[in-house]
Amino acid sequence: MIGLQIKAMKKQSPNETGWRGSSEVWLQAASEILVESGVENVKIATLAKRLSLSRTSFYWFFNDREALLTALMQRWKEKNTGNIIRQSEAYADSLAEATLNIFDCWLDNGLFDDRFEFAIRSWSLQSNDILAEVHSADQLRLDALAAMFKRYGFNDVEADVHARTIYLVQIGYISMQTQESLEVRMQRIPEYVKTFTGEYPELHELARFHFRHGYSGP
Amino acid sequence: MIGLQIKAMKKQSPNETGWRGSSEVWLQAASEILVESGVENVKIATLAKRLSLSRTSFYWFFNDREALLTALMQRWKEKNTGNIIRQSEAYADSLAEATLNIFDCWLDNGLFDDRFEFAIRSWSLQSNDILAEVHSADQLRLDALAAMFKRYGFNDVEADVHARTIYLVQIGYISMQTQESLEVRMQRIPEYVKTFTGEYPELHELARFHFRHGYSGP
DNA sequence: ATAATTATTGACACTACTGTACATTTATTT
DNA sequence: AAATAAATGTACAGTAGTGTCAATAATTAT
Repeated sequence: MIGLQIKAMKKQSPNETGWRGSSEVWLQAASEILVESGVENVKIATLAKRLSLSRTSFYWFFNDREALLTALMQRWKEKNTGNIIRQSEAYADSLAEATLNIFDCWLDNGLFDDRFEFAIRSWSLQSNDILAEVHSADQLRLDALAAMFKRYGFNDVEADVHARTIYLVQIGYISMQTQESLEVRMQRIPEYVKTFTGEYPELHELARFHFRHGYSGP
Repeated sequence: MIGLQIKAMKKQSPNETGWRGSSEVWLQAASEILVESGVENVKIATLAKRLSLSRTSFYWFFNDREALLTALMQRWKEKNTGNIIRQSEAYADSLAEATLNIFDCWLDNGLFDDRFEFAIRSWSLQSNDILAEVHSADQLRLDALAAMFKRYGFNDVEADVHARTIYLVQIGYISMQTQESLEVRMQRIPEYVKTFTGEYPELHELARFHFRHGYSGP
């Protein structure tokens, strides 16, 4: 009985140990605040309050606030850019399907975290180090997308502009911080595919896309 | 001789008076800092230093920091949204030309200040009031653009998606904070027009566009 | 030239953070 | 159950910002 309880507690906390704090816990809280209200609100006092931990306890896990922010940046790099590139290289029978593979990122928070993305980009206004990271990520992503269009016969300028269009529309969306239902977003998908590639997706391609995202609309 | 000097001083300062400070001067400095490094760096001490004025002198013109930020917000509203709407309603012989009219905003800082735009959007992560203003501006702009596409025979969904594409690509650009030469940007223009509207611009339309922006390339 | 108005200033009090030192408590290992 | 390692908390010092006030100076009006 006691054993069971201990196991349950273990599962609740992200720690494997019985300690309440850990660098992961602080990092997670920091990440939440970052996304909700920007870096300047990632304050150790606020995190401590949220975690019901002592403020100074933070310093056992991180040297200082700066170290926490660095870890946060690292987290973003690992997640968002990698998946766009992977999706741009995924198997596809047509350009429309390849485009839908990219769209997966925008609909699946596990592949691409748009609020995190926005928070990082806002941060980049204040810090040249962050700005450099953002620029480097943009370049990697745009290159991967342009390569995709080239595989479907686009020339350099066409591939560049189409890569930019598909990417920037999404970055723009993120910057708008809109919250729209899956249905509303799904209704625009075919038209976006047409605009970005020149061709509408096939019905079966669309059906596969809907299925992946648990959408059962028209 | 003395009279001349006084006149010269008058011209230098945005004030008509002989005083060094004024609400405009503080607002201008605030606007510069906002654009360079974000709201959280709009600090009265920093502005004072930049203006070579005492920090406390600020309080003669504004009740508090909050009042300054409100004025800053007001400034943005007046500038950026108005001009997009105006450009969307400008005379055009074709959809391609209408699109180029919109592009004027992205190339002419007098019509649309992209760094200001980015700073405001970053700010909106920290403040729900600002977010509401941004959302309202986005809506107005998107509506104006959709209306433009409808005038050229697009149906509702098509106009909506095309309005979003043309607008969001630009918002995305702003979010990338890239600094590219006029030449590099001009080279992509025809391809963008094609992507956004389905048709390349006529040579004379492009020539007119180049002329407006002082570009004398190929 | 002088009074009235408008602007500018330094000294002060206050608040909200960051980070350090050290004692204490809690978990893990032996 | 003792020893050790990990984590926490209290108290303190420092810094950077906001905003108030009364004194003073510069400008403008009479």
